[in-house]
Amino acid sequence: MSSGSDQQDIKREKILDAAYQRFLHYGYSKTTMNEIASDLSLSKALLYYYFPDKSQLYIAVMRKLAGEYIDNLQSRLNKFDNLKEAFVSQINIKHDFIVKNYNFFDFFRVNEQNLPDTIWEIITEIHQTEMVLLSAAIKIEAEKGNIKPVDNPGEIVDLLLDALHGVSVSAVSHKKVMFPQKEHLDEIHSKRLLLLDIFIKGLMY
Amino acid sequence: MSSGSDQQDIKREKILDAAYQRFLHYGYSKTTMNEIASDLSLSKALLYYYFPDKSQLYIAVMRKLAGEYIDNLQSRLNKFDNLKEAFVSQINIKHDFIVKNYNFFDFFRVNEQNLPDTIWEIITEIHQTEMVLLSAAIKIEAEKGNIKPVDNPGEIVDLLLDALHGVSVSAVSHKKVMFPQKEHLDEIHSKRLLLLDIFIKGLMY
DNA sequence: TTTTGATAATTTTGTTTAAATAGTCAGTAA
DNA sequence: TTACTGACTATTTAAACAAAATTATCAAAA
Repeated sequence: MSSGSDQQDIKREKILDAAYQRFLHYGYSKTTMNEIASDLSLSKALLYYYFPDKSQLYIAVMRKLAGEYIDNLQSRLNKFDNLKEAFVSQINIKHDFIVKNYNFFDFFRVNEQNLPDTIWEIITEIHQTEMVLLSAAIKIEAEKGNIKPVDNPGEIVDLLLDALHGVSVSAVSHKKVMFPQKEHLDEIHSKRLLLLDIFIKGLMY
Repeated sequence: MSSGSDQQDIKREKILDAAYQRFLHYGYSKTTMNEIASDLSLSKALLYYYFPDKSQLYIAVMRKLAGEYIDNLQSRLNKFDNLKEAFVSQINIKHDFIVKNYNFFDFFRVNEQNLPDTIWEIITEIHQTEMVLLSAAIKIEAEKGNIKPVDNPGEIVDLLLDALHGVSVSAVSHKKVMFPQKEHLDEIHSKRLLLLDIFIKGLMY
């Protein structure tokens, strides 16, 4: 898979870590390549030896975080006791992910309009993983007869994920945004759990 | 209430109509006060005799539209056969409202970040009307025993409205936005009806 | 192969100017 | 006194440019 040497991979990781810390604390645009380099006592030029440009570096960090998130989700949704528990796990894992990395995502707020395609691919990958895992959960529960039969589990999951996501975009509160404000995250989280509760009941007999 | 003469009110209305047409076809920033004035064969200065400034004129039109929307909603939700029908009405009326006035709202897209407080007040008024009417509907249905007892109808309506609104902000599709794109409105509309269907079932025995 | 200092290229920020548009006002007409 | 206007001023927008900050490259050294 990876074509470089072990040494190279180790250094690459170190750069990713340093970049992550900077991006997390100061955001994308307030982080300079020089700062990342000097955090590691390296020359800036070396960063360009390992990564083609700044945005690719950011994306590489993003990809790593997404991978961890996905692993997390898969191991947790590998088995579950009931449908609600499965969805609750998804909601919680995502909540923690957002809370932990909140400032890292300032890149999203800044570039709101046109995120690079690569970022969208990562978002899509996450979304598809969620779709696959949760659709499977619905299918299993439907087969067990724990909920009503479902024609198209994917459609239901898609709808629910949209609805859950929508809870963070309250139409009324001042200062809109694609991305929720940090202070609201916990409120959003509990609203989601309530929505899930009603939604799941709607799927049951 | 209104302090001007009838004549004044009539002219005011004419200005509002002309402004509405311009804003609807060309959007806020591509409409000049001169254009509105000459549509009516009046001097621009007269517009300032009736309205303090351009944004107040826009807001006055907005207020009028909101008033019509609210009247619409109230007369429709005055009585209903069952809970689902009530919510379907709300969804449909809002859908039509958005479709009809789509371009008028370009002001919202442009000023995305900081809409004037007055606009937020109008949005809030609409939201509160929806809350009151739909909460009442839930209360009535709960008392009739058609759905499970509900502690706090307002909370449920708020949640559902958020979720419905969220359907228009698909997290995955490229090109985010606070405001949905015109081509997606019908797809959003049917997703909402599906979400409503499941949600209502979740409220039933 | 990995690393760097020096340098080039690009982006961002700030400044100036001109044009377009918003907004004011003294005065006229009904 | 109320409704209205032409001529004026003030403000906003946009384009063009320069300076500063930052990204990105590259020839050469370790």
